[in-house]
Amino acid sequence: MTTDPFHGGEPRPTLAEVARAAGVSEITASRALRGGVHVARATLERVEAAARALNYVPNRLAGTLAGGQSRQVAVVLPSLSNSVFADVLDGLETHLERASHHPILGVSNYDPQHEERLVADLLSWRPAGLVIAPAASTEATRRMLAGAGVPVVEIMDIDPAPIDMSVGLSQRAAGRAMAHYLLGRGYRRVAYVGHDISTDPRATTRKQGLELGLAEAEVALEATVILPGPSSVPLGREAVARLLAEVPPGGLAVCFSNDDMAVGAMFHALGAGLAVPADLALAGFNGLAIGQALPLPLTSVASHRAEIGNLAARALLSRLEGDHVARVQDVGFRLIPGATT
Amino acid sequence: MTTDPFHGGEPRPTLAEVARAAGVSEITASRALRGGVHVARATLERVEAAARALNYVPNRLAGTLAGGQSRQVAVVLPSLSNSVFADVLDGLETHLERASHHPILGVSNYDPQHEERLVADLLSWRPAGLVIAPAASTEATRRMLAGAGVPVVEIMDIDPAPIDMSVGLSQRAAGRAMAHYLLGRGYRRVAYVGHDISTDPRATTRKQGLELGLAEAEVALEATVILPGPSSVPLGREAVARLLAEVPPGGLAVCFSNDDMAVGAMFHALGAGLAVPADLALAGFNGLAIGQALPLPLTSVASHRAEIGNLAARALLSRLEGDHVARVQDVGFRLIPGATT
DNA sequence: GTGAAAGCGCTAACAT
DNA sequence: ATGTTAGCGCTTTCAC
Repeated sequence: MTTDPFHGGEPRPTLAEVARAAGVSEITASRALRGGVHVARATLERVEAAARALNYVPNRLAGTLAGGQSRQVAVVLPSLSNSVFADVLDGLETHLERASHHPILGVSNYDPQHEERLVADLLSWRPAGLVIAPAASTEATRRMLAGAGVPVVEIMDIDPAPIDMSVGLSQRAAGRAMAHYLLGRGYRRVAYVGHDISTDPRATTRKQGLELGLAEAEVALEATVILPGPSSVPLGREAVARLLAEVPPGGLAVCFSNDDMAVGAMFHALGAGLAVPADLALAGFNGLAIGQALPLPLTSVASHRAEIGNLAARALLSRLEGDHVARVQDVGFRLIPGATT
Repeated sequence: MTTDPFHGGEPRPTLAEVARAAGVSEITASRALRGGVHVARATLERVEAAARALNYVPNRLAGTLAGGQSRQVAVVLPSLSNSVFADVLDGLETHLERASHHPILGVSNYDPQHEERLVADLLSWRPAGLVIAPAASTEATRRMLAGAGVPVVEIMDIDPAPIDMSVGLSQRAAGRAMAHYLLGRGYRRVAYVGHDISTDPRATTRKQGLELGLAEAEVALEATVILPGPSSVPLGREAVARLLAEVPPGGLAVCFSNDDMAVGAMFHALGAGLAVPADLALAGFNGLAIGQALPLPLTSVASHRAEIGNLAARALLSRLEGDHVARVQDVGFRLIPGATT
């Protein structure tokens, strides 16, 4: 009969107990433990010793409620299975942590209603700020964000007007750049293959940019295959097989919604004995490591994901310091001409 | 001269204002907004209307401090660039959210000191519980976890004795199973290729299991190549190139620290014209989608990552409900015999 | 440099 | 079914 590990044991010591142990008032203990300005050297050391002895862990709920800035930052992402957002989160977390801030996470799964609930929930923790890679946000969500009373950073796409600040790249320009690149390489037959982008605003914008760029040379997409479900390597593999059942290869360039999908297509080509790029040219998006490690490096667009995370965190923290921060920060993109086109 | 979006505007309405607007006392408003047990139907509706009209968002810091259970769960992961942990986090978040709980995230980068700071920081938010995929944790970290006063779930490996609960698989058994499989396929020449596992306790344990299993047939690793840095596709590609500079191919089976590394090796083989598995047999770990989408499906060990996240969340939540929960939950693993061995 | 008083916004406990 | 009182653990005044 063992004690429940989390029910047994002493209750956590409070600041009052630390203060008593150190023979000072609560407020002096408080000051000592937060940098110790306006505290005598000797007092500071006594308080620190007492805290250590008691294994004191401050209660930040109380601290924040009493007037401090929260050191939590709400982060709302549409997905984690897409490594792009894992990278962004990684960059965010790293940078926040350096300032002793921590992300509270919500994943919307590209569902606007879900996102709305999430934002409301996370805001109830009174975070110091909020970072969001929006799904197709509802009006209510936008209102909450606008009235949040804390800095809000929208990330990934800088095309829409920001509610407060935005950090990312022009998804439209990225799509257009890919069109120009393919046209420049002489391709006139272009198809699009994607996951279900109806709920993914950035993939949608990229596709529009692509079609825009093609239209400037009076080229239209020859075919479009869109499969339901989140993007993945297997999905790309399946989708390109479907495409090739519709249109013949040979000087055909296929743009994918992202690199995962394109890598799947590459695997299909290897398995089906199709020559890349002669029979089938492939272009992805994001510039993931895996695409670059293929025997034929994948043509793609590098999207500086970690930098977006870093910059978003920095923008947020700077604003909290009272500094002026640009409303829109464009991290740009870089077209990676690979061997698959 | 615009107003700072997060400084301007009214201060957020409090429960007291909602109560006043609805013409009831604070506590009645509180009860109404939390399910409305012991509240008259009419009262409930008035309070709800007032809250909506005022755009009321409850302050959970205050709520939790006053006596509620926190609905935050601390999550400490060693990495996010490894998709395994992104999957676990995804599973965790999904399940926590269904119970209106949210993860506060910390990433340790496999650094024990960093992990220690992280645990202390996260605990100061008085989370309802903590989930951790441990790095090589320090004694101090273990003490903090043991004395946290809330449920703690250690995930991924169930071999070490849990501080409180653990959910995962036996990494040692998984390594051993791979050894037996390769021996069963007739391989007698086996090499190991990994990222720097000195800080990755689970990869280390898997390698031990592998060597253990091989030793049972009196086979020893013929070579070991370990490259610094986190595991990745490009790193695997480079590492296997180094290996082949040391030992000749031909009936050689190579075990990788995980699938990313193995996929890199596959790409190397494709580029170098090596026949897989005749010249070079490849085995990974985790059973990632990408390995299974290769033209030759990768031999690997499926590790049920999302399930680990789900189960960890469920274990935590059940414990919070007061239910009895098994200290150790083994989700097992499944050897995937691919075409690369 | 230190302390006393007041209160952050909410909920448990005990009324009624 | 509703209200009153008392605090959660801390920090912000304002005093000395």
